[in-house]
Amino acid sequence: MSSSNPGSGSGAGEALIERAFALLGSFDSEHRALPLAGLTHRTGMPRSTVLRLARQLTAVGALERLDDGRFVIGLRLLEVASLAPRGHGLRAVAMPFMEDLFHVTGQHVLLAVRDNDEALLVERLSAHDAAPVRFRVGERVAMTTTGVGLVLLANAPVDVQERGLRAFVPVDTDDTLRTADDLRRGLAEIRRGDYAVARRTDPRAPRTTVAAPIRNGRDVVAALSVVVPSPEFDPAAYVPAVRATARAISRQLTTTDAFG
Amino acid sequence: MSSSNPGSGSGAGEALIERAFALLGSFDSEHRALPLAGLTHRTGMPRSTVLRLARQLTAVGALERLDDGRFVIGLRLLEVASLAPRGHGLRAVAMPFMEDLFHVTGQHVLLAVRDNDEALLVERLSAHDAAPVRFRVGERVAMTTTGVGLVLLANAPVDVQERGLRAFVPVDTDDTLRTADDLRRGLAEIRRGDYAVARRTDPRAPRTTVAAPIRNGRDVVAALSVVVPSPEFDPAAYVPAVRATARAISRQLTTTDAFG
DNA sequence: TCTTCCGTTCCACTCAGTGGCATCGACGGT
DNA sequence: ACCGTCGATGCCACTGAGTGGAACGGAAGA
Repeated sequence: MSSSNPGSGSGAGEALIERAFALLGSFDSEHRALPLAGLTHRTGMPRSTVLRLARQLTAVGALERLDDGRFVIGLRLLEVASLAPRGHGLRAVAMPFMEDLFHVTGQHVLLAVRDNDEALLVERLSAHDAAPVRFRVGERVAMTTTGVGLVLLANAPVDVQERGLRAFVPVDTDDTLRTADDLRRGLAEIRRGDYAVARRTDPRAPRTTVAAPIRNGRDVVAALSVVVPSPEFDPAAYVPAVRATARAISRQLTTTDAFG
Repeated sequence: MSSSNPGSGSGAGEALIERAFALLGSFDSEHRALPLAGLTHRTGMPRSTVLRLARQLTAVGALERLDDGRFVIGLRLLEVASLAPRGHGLRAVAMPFMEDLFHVTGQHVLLAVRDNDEALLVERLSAHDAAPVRFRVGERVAMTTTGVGLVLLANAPVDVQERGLRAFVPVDTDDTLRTADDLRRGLAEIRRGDYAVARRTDPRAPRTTVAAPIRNGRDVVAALSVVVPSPEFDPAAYVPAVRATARAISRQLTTTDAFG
């Protein structure tokens, strides 16, 4: 079946679980509340199917329904998701230390983990008067364009690194990483120094990120970073603080063990 | 649970979605990683069914599998859950203000919303040296035994309040709320003053909570609180700070509108 | 008023999901 | 080393849970 349809081919159904998560996945940060028609359009599934599915999801609390009939992601998912060891488990351990770092630097503090070939932002602390950051908690970000991403990529299995190098596309707001070879050298440098510095020369919001790895035993399980607007102090001044905090979290993590 | 299926005709299963969430729900804070057998036992479903379901959930990222074969909640759920307006949507707006309150008071800061007849903890800020708190982010807490719960209950629809009053069981670490009538008066008092103070005389960790409602327009959508160890200063000293912060969040919330 | 779009209900078909059974493998006790 | 136990996985005939096309009612808009 050629997928002339947006979404999935017609046919009699993918696995239900897959469909359910496709439905949940049709929400995004610009569409936190969707009417039935929106869900139908975004999933490419028949109306009746979407309605039935959405109702079942509502019944278990994965979705909630607003007064105007639109659907939104429900609290049940928050409840379940809070048990993810690599998500809130990690977060619970890291938060107090991130607080400290945030307090001392007054800059954005980010915590991210690797999920396959992408990084996923687990936590972000921001002052309301701080420079805006693009990234939302729960959002996926490319590994080659962020400080945390670079740290995670540098410490990822070789196959992930190779895919990352192969898929690398230079960003025009980054004048240090132009080629895949630059990236390769950069990753080696990050492994050697155990931290990363990424500069963005975006004229609207130039900023520099200092990132360091967080370990559970030997494995790098997350990355911590501070994002500072570039016309600020020398970013190098933040390196010790970020590294020290990352190591503190690592120690705590190794002793407590986030997994049951 | 009970051996095999209860005789009621449904030999072949509840709705699949229901089962999937029952499976996800069998994780809890003491069991963040479960082997197949654990899932089988906790759900009461047949082995093969659990395995198939768990695999499908793993395929979509709702679960992840550790090297030792155990299952854990996956990052995909965190990603989806972060779009819940009443969860991370609210959180995103409230966080900077909570940060401020946290820095000023140095005490636990809690953010909770009501979900039917319970309160659900959406965010918690804690210093590492602060007194331990029982409540985890994502956890459900009774409405009559916490500061945030009382605020939410006081501003809930009448039917919720009535169920709360009817189901009320006094806690022996609370010497101010002994009867349902105490509770009724307490709720009225909370509505009048627009804040709540709850004292716990637990000998091991006596503490006092100051809580205030957060509004989106007219509706109370959440509650904010500060938890202080009781041998501290007069809790009344925290009331203005908590109320002011709650109002600041309310204003921000009303102007930005957490829903898309 | 007429048209259009949306949410909803209904129903006969059928394939995805079911679960009992057999097999394989990993420990652990004697 | 041997055996016993338990947990994980593969297999497969059965069946009812899920499917989606069609039709209905109602609200918004022209």
